Parts: sequence; structure tokens; C-alpha cells
Amino acid sequence: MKRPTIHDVAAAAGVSRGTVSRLLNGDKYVSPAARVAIERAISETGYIVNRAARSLVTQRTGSVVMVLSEPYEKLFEDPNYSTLIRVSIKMLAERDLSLVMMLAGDAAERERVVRFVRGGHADGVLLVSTHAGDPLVEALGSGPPAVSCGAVIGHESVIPYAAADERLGARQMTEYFVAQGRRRIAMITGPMDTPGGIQRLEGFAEVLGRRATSKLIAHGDWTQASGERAMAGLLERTPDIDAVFVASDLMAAGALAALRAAGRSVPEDVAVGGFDDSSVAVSTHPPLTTIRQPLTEMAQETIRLLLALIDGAGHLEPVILPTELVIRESA
Amino acid sequence: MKRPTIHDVAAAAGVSRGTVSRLLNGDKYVSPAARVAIERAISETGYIVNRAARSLVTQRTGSVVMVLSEPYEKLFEDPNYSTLIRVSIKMLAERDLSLVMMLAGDAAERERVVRFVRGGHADGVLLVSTHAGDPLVEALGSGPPAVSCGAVIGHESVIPYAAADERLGARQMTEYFVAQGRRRIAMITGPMDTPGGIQRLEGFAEVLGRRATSKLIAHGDWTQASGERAMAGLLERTPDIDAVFVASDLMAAGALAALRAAGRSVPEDVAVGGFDDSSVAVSTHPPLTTIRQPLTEMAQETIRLLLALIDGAGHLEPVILPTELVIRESA
DNA sequence: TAAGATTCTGTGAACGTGCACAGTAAGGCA
DNA sequence: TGCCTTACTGTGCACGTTCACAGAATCTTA
Repeated sequence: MKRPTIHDVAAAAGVSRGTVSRLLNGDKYVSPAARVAIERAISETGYIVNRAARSLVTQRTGSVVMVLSEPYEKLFEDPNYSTLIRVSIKMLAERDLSLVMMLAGDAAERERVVRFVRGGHADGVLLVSTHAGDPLVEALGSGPPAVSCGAVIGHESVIPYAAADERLGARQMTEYFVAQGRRRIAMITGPMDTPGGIQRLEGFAEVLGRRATSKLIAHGDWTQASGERAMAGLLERTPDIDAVFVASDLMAAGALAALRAAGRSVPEDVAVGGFDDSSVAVSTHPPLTTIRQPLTEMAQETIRLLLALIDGAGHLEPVILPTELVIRESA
Repeated sequence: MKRPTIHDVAAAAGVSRGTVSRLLNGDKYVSPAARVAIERAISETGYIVNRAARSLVTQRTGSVVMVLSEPYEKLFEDPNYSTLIRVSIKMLAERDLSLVMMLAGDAAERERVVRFVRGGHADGVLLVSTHAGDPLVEALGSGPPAVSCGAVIGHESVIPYAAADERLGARQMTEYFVAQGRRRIAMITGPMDTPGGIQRLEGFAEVLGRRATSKLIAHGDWTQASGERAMAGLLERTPDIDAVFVASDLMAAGALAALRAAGRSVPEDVAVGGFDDSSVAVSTHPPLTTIRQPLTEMAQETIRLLLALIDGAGHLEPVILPTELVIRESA
């Protein structure tokens, strides 16, 4: 049995296609009589508008694409994505937009994304974890509006974004260590082509000044394993460290393992501070003192920016949200 | 500047629409000369096919919808979803299908999903965490093919699925406890309207027989907090338990916290076994002995089933994959 | 050579919608 | 009464494809 079309509804209601279309699209100029007749016809026939036909003429698709620029293996290691996905689906649904997810971890995937977006198959683009110098940004060019959750390095002024105040968070943790009387404070950063990698280190350095020597700084790639490696390296280079600020909770979990393996007790010998306040922060032992990022608000603001652009807003300023120190037992 | 259409390509290549269309759709009967001319014209014009126009006539959309039936708050607490999403996007992309994500946690959301699917906006449906008695399944009726990752209780024979052998996993853990000489073995289950809730308990009971009394069984809802509560309840009811099998790692992390709070040492006083072998299993202290689910394979098999159905396969049998005991330090 | 098969091509008609436009009826007002 | 506005309705066209069909050109075979 064929799916009912707007014709069938019009026929059943005794009006023309145009009138049904007007009702569907919230036009005024539909008489009360026509309105009830059409509404009845719609529910009787079980009519559902055909998005393909509609978007053929309106040039709108009713969908937004989330582009994940993480390489496949590392994708979703960070539990923070979950919040973003969840909030996005929810808020977009309220506007009757659906969320399409695409990967852009290698050249072939990026090519697919570009085809999709330039082909006009999305009304908006939501960039996630786009690293500095990612060719995708240029390739998307002047398509539909794009925003990012977290700054896109090198494109801060052209791609609006919502983010946590990374620098502030890093300062909060570092100052906390200082206030506690810790003397040899190390840091494990994220990748230096991400805002979280760069700016958390900047905040750390702002507080410590020249005490932040390169011997006290190790780099990770957000994974737990990299945190463990980095911590082990730090302990070898500078065994006398008594605090370490780790740029993510997941890496901090790795650092805890390395410290345990080296026989250091946390927080007595070494204080450990994380970043994110993600779910792992409470499942480690000891639970992590960390910096809370307002993930839900960040996601909400990101979507809000995107919706504003889709609605035709011009230039939009980034939204920077404050972080908060959460004290548990690791520091 | 307008986006080039198949007309423009045809004109540039000096052929007709039909020939271009045939090339695009992999038809034979395109002369080599036409082929190169068209391919050149495509890259010169930057042509990208318009999916809306195509699906208007083919009745196919090129997208698959993943339906998440978890209530909003609990969504993604389980890190296992990540694997499923990741594998799905990847495998679908290889077939040039894109993944749309929708929530179906309440009636309004389910309504939206039904409209979407019945409206013909997806070529396939991927059900996730659909609970027993979910009205969605009936509502979807005879639309496009649907599969599930994990059984849909009450619809096992009509909705194909891939799942871990839940019962086997539960037996493996319980037998391990027994072999270790544990005498009072308790269990914290998942919700009893999910296959993981039901079948893991069945496996547990199969091994212990009448020793699995109701005093030794507590129920959780997969969340860490519920695991903590359930464990506290068990300790109060039967203080002499020396082992507990928790139906998920996340709940096991909660159970560990409750045991620590009660002053019990793990594994000396009480052995703790989890289920999933998810990322939390290694970030807890002590790391969890658990049952590994072959998540990647489950996801792959699920998508494979869906693709087979989309390709026109008839009835398909469920795919049940074996679990494996992973021994760490909690038991 | 004629007839048939094979390979390739172009054309018109759908697919289901929104939008511009023209048109009708009723009401207000001079 | 005649005219203008307001409220509402119907119609034709365009959106960019695919597909069935018919036709042309070339090749095969009796």
C-alpha cells in the first residue's frame, strides 16, 4: 500500500494541496473549517510529510551533522563526547532537526564529510575535537553554518564555539597546589595541537612562572595509557616532584597507576589533580581532585550558537564558561 | 552561485542526463569515451549528487537511524555505547550510509521516531537498549528492516540481534567464585526488563542452584550509584557474604565504594566480579576481575545483520558471541 | 546480405513538495 | 453603489533525480 501524499490529504479534506501545505508550514490564512478538515484527514490517512520532496524545493534538509575529527581508535575514549551527543540530539529534536554523525579521522573520511556538507545534505555543521591545521575546515568553505564545541585553533574568529575557560581551570588547580605548600609541581599536558593541550599548560605556566621548567612538563594524548607513560617519565626525570596537574581525568587515572607502581602514595607523597570531572574521576582510588568543566552548558551553548546561525545570525562571539575546582582525595 | 546538477555535468560532457545517471549508479552500458568525458565533467564542475532528489524517486534515503531507548538522564552512562556508535558509523560509511541518532526515552520522542521511520526517512533501524514491553517496537510495525544490539525481550524471533552470551558469562564468574572456595556469593543484577538483567541472573542461579537465595540478590539499574546502594543493602542484610557478582563494571565500581565504606577489603574479605570489561574496570582500585563482552564483534555483527536485511535477506538468526573471564585483582 | 542480438544513448514521465501568482468572496468605507 | 482591503483558496511550475522505453549504431551469425 502506498504511503499517503499531500494530495491524498487534500482530497480527503476536500481542499487543495496548497491549503494543506499552508497548514503544515504554519502559514496564516487557513480558515478554521479547512483547518479541522485537514487535521482530520491527516490523522485518518496517517500522512507524514516527505522530507526528501520538501528539501528538494526548500533547499533545507532538517539535519545537522556532527563531525568527529578524532582518529578511529581514540574516538570516544573521552567520555565527554557522550554529554555533547546527548544534549545535541535533544536540543536539535526540539527544533525537529535530526543529528547525523560522521567521522573525519582520515583523508577518505574527510572527503566523505566534505561531499556530504557541500552537497547540501546538512543545514549545519557541528565540529568536534578538530585539531589545529585540520584541512577539513578549509575544505568546508562557505557551506552551511558551522560551530565547534571547543575552539578550533587558527579559526577562532571564523568558527564560533563554546568552551570552558581552560586557562582559568589550570590556574585554579595550580594555585591550589601552591596554597597547599607543594614545591615541585609537574604537569602532564594534552596534545599541543588542541586548545585543551595548549591553554591548560598556559594557565599552569602563568601561575608558576619560571618554576614551570620543561623538566616538569610531559605530554600525553588524552589516553589513559599516555598518562601512565608520561607519569613514569616524570618520576624518572625528577623523582622529587610532590604534585602533578594532569590535563584530563583519564590521563590522571593512568598517572595514578604509574605512581602506585612506583610506590608513591597519593596524596601524601604526590598530589594529583585532574581535569574534566568526568565519570572516571570518582571511580579511581583515591577519587580525583579535579577541575569541573560545565559540559552540559558547553554543549547547550554550542547548539544554541549553531541554531542562531541557522536562523540567520551574523557574526557570533565565542562563549567561554567558568570552571570550578572539585576537591576529592587525590590532592 | 548555484550548485551544479546532473544537467550541467551532462552538458559539460556532451552527453545526456541518462548517461550520467547510469555512470553514477554503476550501470553497465556506458561507453569508455562517455565515461572519461563524464568523469572529467564531474570533477570540473564539482558535481555532487542531490540525495533528496534521488531518494524522492528511489524511495531510499541512504541513512540508518540508531534509536536509543534509554531515558535521557541515564543515556550513555554505560560506556559501551561508544563502541557501538563508533563501529556503526564506520561500517555504514563504507556502504555510503549515514547514521542518524534519535532518542526514544519518552512518549514524545518515540512519536518522533515513529514519524521519522514510517515516513520513510531511514533505510534501516538500529535499536539500542530497548526494554521489555517498549511500545516503540509495535509502533514501528512493518517499516524498514530493524535489528537490535542485544536481544529485544519479547521480540527475539522477529528482531534479529547480536549479543554476548550473557548466561555463559554469568556462569563463568560464578564458577570462578565457587572454585576459589567462596561460600556466600551474592549478586547485584541489572534491571529485570533487560536481557542483561535477566540472563546474567539466570546464569548465576544455574550455577548456585538453591544457594542463590533472594537474600543474596539485589537489583540495580546499571548506574554506579545504584551499585553502591545495592551493595550497602546486601551488606546490611547478609554481612557474611564473601563474594559478589555485579552485573556491570560501572555498578561494580559503586559496589567497591560501598565495601570500602564498610571497611571490607577487596578481594580478601569480599571478592568482587564485574561484567563488561569496560574502561572503568581498569581505573578502579583494585582493578576489576570481570567478564569481557566482545563489544566490537557484537557491534559488527549487528550492523552486518542490518545490512543483510537492507539487501533483502529474509529471516535471520540471532548471533550469540562467547564471553571471557578476565582476572585482575578484585577477585 | 538480412536478421537478430548486443551495446550504447536520449527523452519523457514520474517522485512529493513549496512557492509565486492569480483569483474569489466578504467586509469596510466613502 | 463602487472601490479597496482583507482573508482565504486553487493552480502551475520548479526542485534534481531515476527509470522505462524507444531508438541508433555496431557486431554476430545463418
